[in-house]
Amino acid sequence: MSSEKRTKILDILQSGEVGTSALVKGWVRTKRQNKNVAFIALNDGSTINNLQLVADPNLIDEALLKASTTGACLAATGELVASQGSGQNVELIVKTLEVLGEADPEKYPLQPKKHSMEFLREIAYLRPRTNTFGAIFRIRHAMIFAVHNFFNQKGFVNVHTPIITASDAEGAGETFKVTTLDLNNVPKTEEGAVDHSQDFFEKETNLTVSGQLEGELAAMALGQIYTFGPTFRAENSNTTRHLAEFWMIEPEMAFADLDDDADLAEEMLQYLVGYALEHCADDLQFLHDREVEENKNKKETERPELYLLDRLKFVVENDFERVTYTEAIQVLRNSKPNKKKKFKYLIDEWGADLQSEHERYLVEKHYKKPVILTDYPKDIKAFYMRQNDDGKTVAAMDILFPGIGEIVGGSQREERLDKLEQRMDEMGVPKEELWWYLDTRRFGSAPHSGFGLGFERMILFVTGMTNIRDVIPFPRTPGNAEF
RNA sequence: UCCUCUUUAGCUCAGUUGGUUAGAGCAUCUGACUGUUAAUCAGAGGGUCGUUGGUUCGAGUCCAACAAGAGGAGCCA
Repeated sequence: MSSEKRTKILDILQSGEVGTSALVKGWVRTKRQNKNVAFIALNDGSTINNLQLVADPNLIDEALLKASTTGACLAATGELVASQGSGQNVELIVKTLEVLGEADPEKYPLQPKKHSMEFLREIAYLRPRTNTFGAIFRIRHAMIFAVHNFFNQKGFVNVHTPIITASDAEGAGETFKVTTLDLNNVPKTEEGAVDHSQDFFEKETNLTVSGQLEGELAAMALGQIYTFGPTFRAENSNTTRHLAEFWMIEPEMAFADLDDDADLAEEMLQYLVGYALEHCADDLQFLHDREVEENKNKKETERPELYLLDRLKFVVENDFERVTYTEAIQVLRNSKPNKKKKFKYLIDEWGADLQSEHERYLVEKHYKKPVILTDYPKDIKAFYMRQNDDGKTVAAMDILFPGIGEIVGGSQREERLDKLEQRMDEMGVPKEELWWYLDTRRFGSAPHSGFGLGFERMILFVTGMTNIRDVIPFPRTPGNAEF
C-alpha cells in the first residue's frame, strides 16, 4: 500500500477535480461487471453519494475484483476522470486495488435492495452502512453541533449535570437504580429494608431522569445555561416515541418569564431545522425522495400533505401558534370529532389532561402548524412550575409538533419559597430531600424559566423517520439492550 | 402494562373451503453480454412454514399456550 493519504469521497465529489490521482477507501455498495469493465459503487460515509470505481478486468487481478462484493472494504488508487456514464460527474479509473476486508456475500446481511426498518433494527450494528441510516446519523451529528452552536452564540454556558443522582423526587418517571451491592446477598437494616449505607455512595442512587433541578442551580449563578446529556427512564413504555436511554437538551434562563421561554424554544427549533436545511442538503433530499417513493402507492388521503423538505421549510418560515390551555379546550370542545364522539376521550370539563388524539387534532387538523400550549391547570403539571395569579393554572408550556406530539416541555419556575413549599406539600414532594433546591429560593431567588427538548424527537422531525428507535444508533427499550 | 395485527427461503411477500413433491420477486452462485447506475438476459442451489401441545384419516391452513416483532393507547421528552 502506498504512503499516499486517502481522499474523502465527499471532497472528490465536491471539488469535481479531474486529471489527478487519488487514494480512496470505503465499503462496496454494489458491483456490476462484464468482460471488459467492472463498476464498483464505493461509499466511505463522508457523504451519501458514492464514488464509482471503474476497473478493467484485464488489468486488475481477477481475485481482487471477485472479492469486491457488497459490504467489502476496499482501498483503491487511480486517476480521477470525467465520467462517460450519466449517473455521476467524476469517477476513478482503478490502477491498484486492495481488499482491506472481505464480506462473504452468502452471509453479509445487507443486500443492494430495500430492507424493512424492522430488519435493519435487528442488525443495528450494520445499519449505518445503509443510505438511510448514514443520512440519519450525519444529520444527527449536525444537529448536535447546531445545538451547541446556537447556545454558544447566545452566550449560554453548557453545564454537565450529574448522570448519577440521589434525588428521586422529581416525579419525572421510574428510575434505574445504581448500586454496587451484591444483588444475590443484599445487606438489610434491622427493619428489613435494603441497607444503602453499605452501598458505594452510602445512599440510594439512580440514573438521572432530568438535569433540570441542577440546571436551575447553575442558572442562578451563570445566568443562562444549558445541558445536553443522556437521560434515563425505566418506564415500561413501548411506543414509536419513547426510549429508556435518550438525550435531552435543557436550557435554563435567569430573569426570564414564560414568554421569553417560548421565544427561546421557538427560535431554537427554527434554528436547528434551518441548520439542517443548509448543511444536510444531500441527506435530506435522499430522505425526502425516499418518503415520496414510499407514499406513491398509498391513497391520496393517506399521503402526507407536505413531504419532508416542505415540512422543514414550513417550520422555519412560519411562526408557531401560541394558545393557552383554556383556549385549546374551547377549540377541542367545539371540534367535529368531539361533537361526533370520535375522540376516545371526549373533552367536557376544563381541567382534563390532553390525550394524544387531542394534541394531534390541534396540530394536524386545526392549526396545521407547530403549537405552543401554555398555562395548563396546575393539577396536571409538576410542582416546580410557577403558579399564575388565577390560582388555577401554572406558567407551563408544551410545544407540539405534527406526527410527534410533545417535543418540548417547559415552564417558568416557581421562584417564591412559600408558594413552592406549599405546592410541594400539596403534591407530596419530600422537601427534606430537595433542601438544596429550596435553598436557591432562600438565597437570592430570581424569576427564571427553562424547558426540555427531547433530542431524538427533534431528529424524528428533521429526518421524517417515524420510529424513535431509528434515529439513535443503539436504541434501549424495554427488553432490548443489544449491541 | 393494555388493545389489535403479524410470524412461510438470506430479504419482501403469495399460499383458495384443511388434501400429492409449499411458490414468486429480489439477493446468492454459474454462464452470457464493449460503459453499467438497485444493469440486463439464461440457468442453478436454497424451507423443521416462530415454538410447544391439541383437533383430524390428513394441518403452512383450525384451536390453545408461549415467544418475537409491529401499530395504537397510557406515561412522557
